[in-house]
Amino acid sequence: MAKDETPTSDDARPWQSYHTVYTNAKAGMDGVDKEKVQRIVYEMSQGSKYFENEERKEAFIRQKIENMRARCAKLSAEDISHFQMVAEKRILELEAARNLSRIWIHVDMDAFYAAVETLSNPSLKGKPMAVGSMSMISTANYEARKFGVRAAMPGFIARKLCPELIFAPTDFKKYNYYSDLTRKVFQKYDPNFMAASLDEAYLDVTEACKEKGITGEEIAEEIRANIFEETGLTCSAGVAANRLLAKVCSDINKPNGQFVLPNNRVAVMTFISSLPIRKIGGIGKVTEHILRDALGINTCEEMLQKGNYICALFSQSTAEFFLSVGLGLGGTDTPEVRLRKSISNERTFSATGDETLLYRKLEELSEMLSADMQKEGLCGRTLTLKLKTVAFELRTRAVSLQKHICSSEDILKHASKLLKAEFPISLRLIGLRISHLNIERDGALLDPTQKTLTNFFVSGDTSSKDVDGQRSFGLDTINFLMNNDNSDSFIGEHETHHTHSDVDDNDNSTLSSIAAQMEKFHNSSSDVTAYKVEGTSCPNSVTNGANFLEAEVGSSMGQRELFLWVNDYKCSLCGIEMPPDFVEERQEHCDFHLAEKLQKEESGSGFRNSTPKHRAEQKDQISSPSQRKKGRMSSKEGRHIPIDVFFVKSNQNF
DNA sequence: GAACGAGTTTTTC
DNA sequence: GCAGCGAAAAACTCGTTC
Repeated sequence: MAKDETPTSDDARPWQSYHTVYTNAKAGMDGVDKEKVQRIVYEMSQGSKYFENEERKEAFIRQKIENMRARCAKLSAEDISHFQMVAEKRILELEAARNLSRIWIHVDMDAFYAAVETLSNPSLKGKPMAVGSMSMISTANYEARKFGVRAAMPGFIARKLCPELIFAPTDFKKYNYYSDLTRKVFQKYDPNFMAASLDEAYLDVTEACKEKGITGEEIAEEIRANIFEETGLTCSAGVAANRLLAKVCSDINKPNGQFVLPNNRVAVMTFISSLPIRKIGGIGKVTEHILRDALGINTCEEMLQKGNYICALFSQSTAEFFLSVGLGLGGTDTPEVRLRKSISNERTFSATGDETLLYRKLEELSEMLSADMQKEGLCGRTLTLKLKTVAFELRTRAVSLQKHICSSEDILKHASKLLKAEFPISLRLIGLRISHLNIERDGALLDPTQKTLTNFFVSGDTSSKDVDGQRSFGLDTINFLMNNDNSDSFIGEHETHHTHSDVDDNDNSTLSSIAAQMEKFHNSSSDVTAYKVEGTSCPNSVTNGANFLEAEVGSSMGQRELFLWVNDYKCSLCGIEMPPDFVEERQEHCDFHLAEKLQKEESGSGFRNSTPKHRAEQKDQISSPSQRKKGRMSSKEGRHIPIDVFFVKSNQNF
């Protein structure tokens, strides 16, 4: 169809209603003929199974939107007035918490993968190129973006848009190398910088500015110059009072540029007022669609104007996020170390229903996942099988195990069971994910048989041993001991039960120190015996508890009950009597008290496993329920705002 | 009501 | 010449159990 024709409906230009992500404004795509891109994407997709599935998803979202509109229409004047008050109150509270004292920089490498490829192959310079394959593109350089080619676009569509497009295969070894170089630069300006991905990072340069006596703008220039010097690559930067704004700012003068948003309220509000909501990290295609079509919200400012409807329709946490966006608020703290929650892999292949072939795929994935886990020293307890059918429908099937696993044999064994239950099925993708991870901070592999507290309650199994086949003290044990400041008691070896939260803040030196103190205590004599389970030697022997107070491990010092076998016979905590030769029973009994204690701790103080620094941070975060929520959100820079919450109420109507 | 498991959805590059 | 749309992580829901 000629460009100057003026059709009157979607029937004439059906691609207009096909919502792809490819027309979303991205750096370097300002001059792109979006309609042309949309038409080509539509034409190449139309009639495919993928397309049909996209239409199904789209229809579902439209249904949700209709539902929300209906609910809006049903709101009485009283309701609207009520929610207006709720919104105003919340806005005032958020406003009161505004922090303009920090200077954050978001650094984003320009077309990173493509730039690295060009660096190693200068003949690519000036030519449209993309990193990826015919099925999917990871990133495209700026020459390619002029044609509408962009990340997450299938290669065959990209080639249609730009027949001259050169493809380079992904090479993560190279990208990691250059990423490390950039991180060394970041480190100089903020030792606690937050890496968002290989090519992005957030830096709190407040202190660096003070030390150097220069502005955020000057620091950003310095960082960018340093990165170029170290890598030969350009990057862009955004400077603002919080991470959310800094991220938006870094995109403004891309590539090889920067934008500074002054740390004052007027500047922030002016900046945010006309900003399209899609520019905000965490607001994606679906959220944009819903806010626009259900509430007529297109800009951040409108989040505030429609605050009453936002409060009426969305869950509290989502409403709060949207109102924060309207105020230009974002994370200003340096979040505590975030440990990963899951690890996964998935592979797409030519659709098949051949069971032997599918099992083989599963075997490959199990081996890959196991290798990845062992590289990072992870074990997990929940295995999730992800399947994508020939019709692009997604299914997940999960199983939670009694033990943590990491071997490919274990993964395959359980994954096979899950897959078997789905046969007959024709698939184009299989994925495996392990969650409920058991993480040790120094990266060493934990004993895969060590169990979580939950497992303990479920199974009562006490058979775990360390890699040397010896029983060992886990960090839960240490925490337990920390919490029992009992200089007179003697505590022997016992079963270990780990939960990842229990190990959060124990570093090597701390643990060594604790172990040394335990050793000392172990060597001191006592007339009572506790936790006598097996007579194997252990490097983490128990030491005098008095010194534990000095250790940098979180503990609730208020609780100092004694746990021991009085006269080697009677439990000091509950009075139950158990002869010394009831080894297994005593083990289970000890574990019960340990678990009970840990559970109390878990539900009680949040400071249990924190270093003093983290305790202080956590204290700030938990000062109110709303702040708790905010803290959690800020730790991710609001990057991920699941849409589920939109439907908290509306779901009930389906 | 808290905790947990299973499943789904969203976002990002 | 033809067909053809990824991978990883997290957050949140609902339902169940205790």
